[in-house]
Amino acid sequence: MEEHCYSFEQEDPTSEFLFWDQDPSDELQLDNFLLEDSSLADHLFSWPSSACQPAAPTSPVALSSLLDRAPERVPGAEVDSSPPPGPAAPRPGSAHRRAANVRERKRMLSINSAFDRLRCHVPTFPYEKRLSKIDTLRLAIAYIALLGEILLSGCEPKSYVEQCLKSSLQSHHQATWNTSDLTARLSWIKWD
DNA sequence: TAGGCCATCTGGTCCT
DNA sequence: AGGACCAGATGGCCTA
Repeated sequence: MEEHCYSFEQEDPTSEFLFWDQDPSDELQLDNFLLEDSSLADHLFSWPSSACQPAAPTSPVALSSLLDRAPERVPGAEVDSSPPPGPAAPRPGSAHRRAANVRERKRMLSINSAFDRLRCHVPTFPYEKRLSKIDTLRLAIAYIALLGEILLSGCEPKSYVEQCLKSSLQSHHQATWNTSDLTARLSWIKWD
């Protein structure tokens, strides 16, 4: 978990960090965000920072080159010429093994693309570098907990978060969502 | 240079 | 039987 040190002089006037500064109708959108498919969510709470940039090659050409590339042996990986144990175990380098490797790469690519989509829906610092997978999951868990609390409270999101941040500073209040990761990012949001 | 993060390969297990 | 899923091992890249 990397530390983030940001100067408070460093202000970003763009609207992307005014994340509660929305139309009154956005309460409905908040519901939709929690309930609907991500196709709608894509348009609501996106965080177009560097943390949201896909890192893996996403173009069809790059993708296909990844999937079509010749199988490479991992240097240092076990090289065993003895027959594999059990009748079902394919030999390393066999057609079955190569096909399984391609499927595995495809599977990992789909997981990574899901992470990329998730990164677009969690709050991040301005110019924050791409979140790691584990950070993305932790932040998403905390963020979902916060959104749930807001829904249950019935309060206006902006004032609710402000109040929570204030009380957490004063009384070390520990809500489910109140991780240092999320509160630090929420503190960065300009409300005016 | 050490540590974190990641992609990839691999073999085992589970599921259809 | 074949594919999906999972975890371990390994090496590369990047950053403090």
